[in-house]
Formats: sequence, C-alpha cells, structure tokens
Amino acid sequence: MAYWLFKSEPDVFSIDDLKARGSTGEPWDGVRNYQARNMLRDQMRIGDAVLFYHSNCAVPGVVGLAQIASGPYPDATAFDPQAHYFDSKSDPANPRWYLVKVRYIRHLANPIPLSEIKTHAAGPLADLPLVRRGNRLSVMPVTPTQWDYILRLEHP
DNA sequence: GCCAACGTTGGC
DNA sequence: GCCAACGTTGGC
Repeated sequence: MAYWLFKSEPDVFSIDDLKARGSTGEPWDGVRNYQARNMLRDQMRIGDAVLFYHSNCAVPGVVGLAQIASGPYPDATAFDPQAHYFDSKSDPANPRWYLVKVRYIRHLANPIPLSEIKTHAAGPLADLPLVRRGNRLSVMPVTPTQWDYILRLEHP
C-alpha cells in the first residue's frame, strides 16, 4: 500500500465536504498536471492512504486522513465543453486525464500546520515535495517513514 | 528546439 | 493583494 498527500483549497472543497460524501467518496477531478496525472493513473490503488491537506487558506496544513476509494479512470470533465476543466485535446478514445475517488477516514485531532511541518524540513521530511522550494504538485507521494513521522506530530 | 510570454499555484 | 516559482504555449 502506498501513501499520498492531496491538496485541496478548503474554500472549494474541504475535509468537511469530504466527510459529507461518506463512503461514496469524491471523484478527484480536474488534475491537469502530467506529473500528478501519472501518479493518479499509474500508481494509485484502492486502499492507499492519504494525508488531506488544506492549501491557499489562513493556516495551510494537514487536517485529516482519507483513502483512495477507486482505481484510476478517465476524467470525464475533460470531455465536457461546459466544464471548467474541459480540455479539447483529451480524446475520449485516448484520454489524457485521469482521476481516482477519495474517501474520508477522519479529521486529525490536531491539524498539523505547514509551518510545523517545515520545522522538520531539514530532517526526515527533507524530501517531501510539500516542503521543497517552489513545489506546486497538488498530489504527491509520501514515504512510509514520512507518513509515520508526520502523524506523530498530530499529538504534540 | 529555443525561449519569451503568459497563466496558475499557493504561501505569506 | 503581492509575488516567486513553475508549467505550458506558441512563434520562430
């Protein structure tokens, strides 16, 4: 089983929104970055564990846990001219963009702010893309070591 | 294939 | 709201 971190803007889709989806989960559509697409399409599997991260907000940080709730399948919003994420170059016969579903597990007892995570950026979290300069991946891999380390920060 | 222009991300 | 960093686009 693999570990991931998913960013989401809480004003658009928060951990509470994910909770409200229940066991159905949420199709993680709109990813339009090839590096992220490759991870979604080629590496994510049902049951993989997810750190749910709030970005672009007052206190960015990890706020909850989730899991991958479907295998990868084509992102149909790319085929819909009315959709915000429409991409005329994604051919239904050869889809360019993929998604997986994500399902809520739980809130963290204490959210872990990015500022806290960054204080460990010189140590075990040095290779976490989240703390690397200029990183903009909305979906990124987390190693088992990083996962354990981050979750220990939940209970200071 | 180069690279300038542009749009987006996301912390602050 | 600012702006650094980055990915993508498209002219040449």
